[in-house]
Amino acid sequence: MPSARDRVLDAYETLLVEQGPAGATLDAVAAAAEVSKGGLLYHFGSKEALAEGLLQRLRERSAADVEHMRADPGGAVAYYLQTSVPGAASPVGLTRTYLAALRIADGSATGEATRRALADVDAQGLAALRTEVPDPVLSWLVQLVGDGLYLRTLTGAPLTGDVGVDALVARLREMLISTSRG
Amino acid sequence: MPSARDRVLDAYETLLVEQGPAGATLDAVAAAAEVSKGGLLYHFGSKEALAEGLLQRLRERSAADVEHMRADPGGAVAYYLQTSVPGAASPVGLTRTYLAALRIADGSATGEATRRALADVDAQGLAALRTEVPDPVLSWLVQLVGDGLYLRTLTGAPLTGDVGVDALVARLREMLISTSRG
DNA sequence: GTAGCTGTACCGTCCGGACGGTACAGCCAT
DNA sequence: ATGGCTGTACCGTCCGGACGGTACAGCTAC
Repeated sequence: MPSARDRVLDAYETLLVEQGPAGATLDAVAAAAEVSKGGLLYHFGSKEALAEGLLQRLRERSAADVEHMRADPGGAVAYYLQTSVPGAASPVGLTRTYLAALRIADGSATGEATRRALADVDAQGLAALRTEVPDPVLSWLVQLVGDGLYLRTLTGAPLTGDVGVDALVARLREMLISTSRG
Repeated sequence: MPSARDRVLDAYETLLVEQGPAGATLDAVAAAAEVSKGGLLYHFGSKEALAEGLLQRLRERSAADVEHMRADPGGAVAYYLQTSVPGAASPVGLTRTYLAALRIADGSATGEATRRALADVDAQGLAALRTEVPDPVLSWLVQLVGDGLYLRTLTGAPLTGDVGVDALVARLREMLISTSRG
């Protein structure tokens, strides 16, 4: 059993992803984490502090994910795209945390901080991609494709058509090779 | 001055995009539309009916947008990507409505209907792209890039780096040509 | 005279947050 | 070794406020 604090963050993420901000009330989070409301507020003194805890986890996992990208034997591109596809979670759980944070990236004060944190994650990811794909246009393109896969996860829609991510990765790899040759 | 009904939907969209679902209260929507709360409830009998009105507008604008894609002299790909970039609204206002709908695509009952409507829009857009890009992998890739741009708009982040959408469209066009030749 | 609103007053519910209280583990001086 | 103190972890309850929604009495342009 993970610590209560981690269980609270897990439950917060789950509720944000599955029900949106409206469903992620303190009561609901506490119930899902099998913690009393008082216990939740012991760890996170307010809803804003809870969101800040999520952002902290996001930053930690982003740093860990970048390490995985650089170290992956299949390359950063394949790692990035494959961990962006719905259902396939990244080894450090970044995908889930990222999607949860997206749900609270609204116009509020915490939303502002959230958007900044998400922008940092994006920038770090792009930088990691550029070590494999130096061309700025191509690396950006790869990242946008991954982001598009994220968006599909956000809407909960299954992948369009019958084309898999593997085919996408393969095609992109061809492009990268032909570009580096040209 | 547009009709009160349209102004209400405009205000609803604006509040959803700029402040998220939490900011789009009936009171706030009525105030932003310069309509009394009673007047809002005259047109939309409940918050759910208001959301349904947004989805209806989404479907109408999606159909109109597909027409623009097919008719655009620059091609469907360029039209799709350029109307996906933050700031550049599509001529029929689909981008704004799409982003607003994304904000209410949560786990609720209306969220379910919203996700279905968004999936329909995506499917129609992909079908339109395929008239210009028959290759299923490539057309999907183009759509994912556009979706990635959408996501950037959602987080409110400026475009990463100093590479413009024009460069992206140009590069994609090269890929499409080289593929059709090969 | 009626469709299309405005404006106000109000209700029930739910949520965030504050608060007081409980259980218990560890530690340390005597 | 034990009594007392401290900090950690958590529980249960209550309150103020906001939100969705209802009801209704007007006004006014066509």
